[in-house]
Order: sequence, then structure tokens, then C-alpha cells
Amino acid sequence: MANIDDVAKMAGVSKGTVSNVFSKKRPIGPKVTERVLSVAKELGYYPNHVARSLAIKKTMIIGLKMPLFKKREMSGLEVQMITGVIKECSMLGYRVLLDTLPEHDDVTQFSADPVDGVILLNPRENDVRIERFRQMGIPLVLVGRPEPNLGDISYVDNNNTEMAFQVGDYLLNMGHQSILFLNASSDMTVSKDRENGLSQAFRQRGLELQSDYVINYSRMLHASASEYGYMVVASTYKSLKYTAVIADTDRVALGAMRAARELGLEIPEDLSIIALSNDAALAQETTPRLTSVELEAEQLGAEAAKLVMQMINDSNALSQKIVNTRLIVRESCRAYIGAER
Amino acid sequence: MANIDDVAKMAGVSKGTVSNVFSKKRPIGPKVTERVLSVAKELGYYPNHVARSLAIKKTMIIGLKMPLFKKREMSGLEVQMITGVIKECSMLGYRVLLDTLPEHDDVTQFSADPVDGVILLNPRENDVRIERFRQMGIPLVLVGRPEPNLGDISYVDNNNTEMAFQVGDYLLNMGHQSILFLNASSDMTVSKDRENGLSQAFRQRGLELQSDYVINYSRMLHASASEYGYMVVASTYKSLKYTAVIADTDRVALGAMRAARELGLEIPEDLSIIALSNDAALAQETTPRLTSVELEAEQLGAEAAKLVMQMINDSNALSQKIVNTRLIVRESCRAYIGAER
DNA sequence: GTAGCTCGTTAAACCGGTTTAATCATTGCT
DNA sequence: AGCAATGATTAAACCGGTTTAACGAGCTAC
Repeated sequence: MANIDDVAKMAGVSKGTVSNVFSKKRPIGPKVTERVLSVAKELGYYPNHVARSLAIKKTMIIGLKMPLFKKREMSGLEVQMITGVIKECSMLGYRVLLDTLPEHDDVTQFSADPVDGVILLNPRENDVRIERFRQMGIPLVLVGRPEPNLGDISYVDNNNTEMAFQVGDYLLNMGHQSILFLNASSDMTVSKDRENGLSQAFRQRGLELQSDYVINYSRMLHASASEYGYMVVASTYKSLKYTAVIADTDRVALGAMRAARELGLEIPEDLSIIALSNDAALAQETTPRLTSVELEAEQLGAEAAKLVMQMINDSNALSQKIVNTRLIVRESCRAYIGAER
Repeated sequence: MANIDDVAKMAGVSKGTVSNVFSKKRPIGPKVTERVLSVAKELGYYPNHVARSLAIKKTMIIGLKMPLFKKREMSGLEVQMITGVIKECSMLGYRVLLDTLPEHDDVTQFSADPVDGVILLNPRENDVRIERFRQMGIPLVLVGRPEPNLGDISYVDNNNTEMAFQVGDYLLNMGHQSILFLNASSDMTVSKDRENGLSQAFRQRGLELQSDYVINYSRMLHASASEYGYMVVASTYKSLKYTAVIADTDRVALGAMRAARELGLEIPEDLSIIALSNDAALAQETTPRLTSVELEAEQLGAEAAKLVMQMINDSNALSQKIVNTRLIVRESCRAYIGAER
């Protein structure tokens, strides 16, 4: 492919002039501009993005680091989050580099990514990558609360604790006391926050959230989210006799509902179900329609993108953003009336 | 951040030596290697990816171009496809650059992307981008058949025509003659191929596929895939009186099922439904479980990725790959018995 | 007519790596 | 000891752009 020198030579001008015709940083006379452009077209010249990035020290690319396991699909939450990131970035001319490469322990194999900023999804506890990005001077925003919280890290998160408290409150208010919580995987900070919130709701009423009633999703045990919901409800209902189920996602809720149907339980008459949802379209289509909590995952992604782009322009910008969830009451929960039926 | 010259100077060696310590292209003595590495660590040096890309003329990045509209989410099909691309790329050390930027008409604003190859999702008719990538010498693979098919373009696609034929055959075999086809958007080549295939199945039996029974999804008319299914079935059932529905996706099928329930129809007794599906987990959870066609979208993405990486290494590799679909019979279709009930 | 401006253009340095060709230090062989 | 062969290291050119500082031409001002 033709490069800037070819164009300059053929148009009888210097490299710098060609550069300015394309970048418009300095004005170039109309005759010269026209000549350069026509030569460029003839030669099929397009500026080389990599060379330009090297010179201006900007790539206009945001890195999105997320785990992606061999046997697992992206969850609805992740998809919505990514969608938010992409939409927000593309509005300001940024592109998104998806990176799911496993961490390489061989430092010599590791090179600084060609990105202006990074969004890191679901950081682990004491995540070493955080320090690495700081060292490289690359703006970093986490999606999900860091653990431990060093205080000088930008992140966005849901109000998980409060949300779980409200959900618990909602169900306890309706007279449910025996509630199954199909929680997220235990290595995620969200799962701890949510368990805490629910636990508080119980304590506020002088009750105790019993640990048998809190199950954690495990990639080992459960093939998929819906299988998780199905298997746990199918295998525990007889012994635990709960009257309500809080499901981590709508997929989990779907599995739980199928198990309930097979047990001959009516929803919501015999069993209330609420999903910490992420897919409004799906919740609308079940019978009964699913009461759920809107996590605003797309907004979560959008806020993360906004934040990282802000940090790119103002290198000591730093902030945390909590995206509030919304309880959406549909038809799958009902007051617990007692031991009749 | 420290650069290679800083490291070279402090370690008392030349740039080239530092470069070789990191890239391992030429052997460097153990004492020197050790000294360079420790200096690099002290200085917090990581090789600059952009500079390296410029020098070696490779970025190890695959571009994934897809449309993403303001008000629309990614469909399950797209998500699975992307997942396939990512997994395949990351196995060979490539990263994926998601690009949803609108096409810029101002040529001076357009620059060659920092990618070694491109996967282009859902090309339009006579897509100008195809010629542009050829001009820039960037390997290109389409997902979805190009229109017109110039013959020298690599692409992957489902066997859409054949698949629709088989689905039609399956339903006609069971005695259905009046079949509603909730097809994809009319500007997609898949929708034409599928309509053709279904039409052939009818003709093979001396029947004609009537155009009233083929509906196309429209972003204007329908808020979401499930709304599409719901609205069309709710508004046409009384007049069209079909006994089977072919839904473009499982979401569409979900909406159609809800409409059927509200019309008092039993599935599959009164109405058979089959989804040209993309979400196996979802189809399992409905009652009745949804008979559907597995599109292998993840494999579609993986094949596209394989192909483009092959073209990067062998610039005149070129091929087309058809990924076969699989009809998965579950519970939502039943033979049409006649006008009883 | 010359000093002072602005405007357009250019040559050269720079961004941070890789690679080639040459140099230097060892070792092996006769 | 003499010479070839081998291996490690380096200086310099290169990848394809941007940017700085300098410069020449064309104006106005006095």
C-alpha cells in the first residue's frame, strides 16, 4: 500500500504538507489540498493508523478486559454492559478492544496494550492488574467494587447491598419468612454485598438469614444458569420448604420456575419468585410475568466508558459511580397467607 | 513511562539487545539477559505495543465490524457469533477490535484500522467496504453471504435455504398447510434465502407459499423481537388461521407463544411453533420445550476467525464455509389432525 | 525601500520499537 | 600458532506518520 512519502513525492510537496491535508491541523492552500487529495485517491492511500498512533501517542482505543471461559457464554449482564461501553465509546470516536487473553505470567511476553484507557470487568480480590495499569500510566476503571478498596481507584457498581436489602424487605413485608437465595458465584464481590443486604433486611425484623437458604452458583456444579435454578429448587424444596425464591438472574429464575411447575407448585400462589434480572424482554414473556430488579447494566457500561474517557483527558480525574437498581413489580410475587392450601 | 532507550542506557547495552531480550528473536547471553530484565523491572518498562506493531507491520488484532443501532441490543445470534470469534482469536494470541462506528463519508477522516484482518458482519448489498479493504490489502471475511457474490470473497454462512426447506418439509409432512413465517428483516440476505427454501418445500408438494403468510421483522414497527412475535400472532391469527408458526428467533417464538396463550390456544395441540433459534438454554425452559433449529452461531464466528487468520498468513487463501444447522425436535410441534377441536 | 506581519510550506527531528550488516570475542581445528 | 567458524553485541537504517523551527513569499505600514 502507498504511504505518505509516495503521495508527497508524486504531488510534489513535502510529507508534512500531506500530513496536514489529512489531519487538518494546519491550513493548507486549496490548490495544494486538491492536488494532494487526488494523488492520494489515485494511489489508494489511507493514513496508517499505527504510525499515527505512535506519533501522537493516542490510539483512540479503549481496552475492555473480561474473563471468558472455554465452556461459558457471555451472560446477559455482560452483554448489556459491553453494549453500553461500545455505544458510549463510539459516540466520542473511540473503538473497543475486547481482551479475554489469559494473564501471562511470563513478563517478557507481556506488552503494553495499544489502548488509551482500560475498563476491567469483575476484578478479583487483590487484582495484580490494577497495580500494573497504574505503573504503565494507563487510566483504569473497574466495573464492580474493588476488594480491598484502596480509595484511589475509579469504579462503577450497582448499589448491591441496598438493593438486596430492599428485595428482602419487599418479601418479608409480604409475610415470607423462609426465603431461598440463589446467589451469584461466591468469588464475586456482588454476591457478598447482596448476601449482606438481605441479611440486614432479616435482622431489621429480628430474624436471621440462615446459611442453608443461601446457595452460590458454581461453575463446577452447574452447567448453565437455568440448570442452576432448576437443580437447586428441584433438590431442596422438599427439605427447605421456602415460600419465596430470589434468583440471581432471570435465567436462574426460568430454571427455578420449571422446577416449581414439575413439583406441582403454582407461581405465585405457592411460591413467589423474584429475579435480580438483566433482561427485561425475557421477564415480560413468562407466565406469570416475572417480578425483577432492573440492574441497568447498559448504563453501568456507559458510565464506565464515560469515566475512562474523562480520565484520559484529565489524568487526575477519579471517581466512583453507583448506578441504582429499580424493583419492577410484575406478577410472580404474592403475599404469603399462611399454611393453607 | 520508561522506553527501550532508557533501559538500554541504564543496563549499558544497545537498544537492539534489549529488543532481543524481550522478543527472543536472537539469543542473548544469560548475564546480559538477567541485567536487562532487572533494569526493566526497576524502571517499570513494558515494550510499547504500537511501536512494535509499526516495526513488524502486524498488530495481532482482528477487526470485527458490526452494525449497532442506538435503540437496539445485540441479538443472541450476534452475541454467540462474537463469542466464537473471540475464543478462536484468543487461542492464537489475537485480540478483537469491535467497531460499530458509522461509516464516515469524509474520506480524509478515514484511516486504515490498526488490524491485521477484518470480519464483517451482515454485509449490505454492494457493500463499498468490501472494495476498500481489498484496496488496502487487508484480509476480509464476511459473515453472511455477499450480494452480489463476486466469487473472490471469503465468507461463512449457514445453509439457510436448505434449512428453511427442511423446516418446511418437517411441518408439511405433519399435515400443516397453513404456516405463518415470522421472517427476519427483509434487508438481510438470510431472510431471502430462508423464504426461498420454505417456498421450495411448498412447491415440492404442489403447494404455494402465500405472501400474506410471510412477515418481515421491521425495526420501525416492532420494539423488540418478542414484541414482534406477540403482535403479529395476536393481530393475524383470526384472519389467517394458520396451524403452525416458524419464528425467526427464540425471542420471537416466546412472544408468539404468549399471544397464543392469550388467544386460548394450546401449544402444540392447537398451534405448532418452531424457532430458528439461537439460544439453546432458553428453548429448554419454556413449557412446552421449544422445537428449534440450532444455528451454531458460535461456530460461525469461530470459522470466520479461523479463515481470516489463515488469510493473514497466506495472503491468497480464499474460501467459503457453510455451517450446517441442526433441527432439534422438542415438544412444540405436533401433527395437524384436521379441523376437529 | 525596508521593517514587521501573516500565511503556506518545508526539512529535519521525533515517536519507540525491529532488523540488517558489521564488529568483536570465543572457541575449535589442524 | 594460525585461521576458520561460531556466537553475542552493536550502530545505523527503517517502519509511517506528526511536529517544531525555519524560511520564503506576499502584504501592509511608515
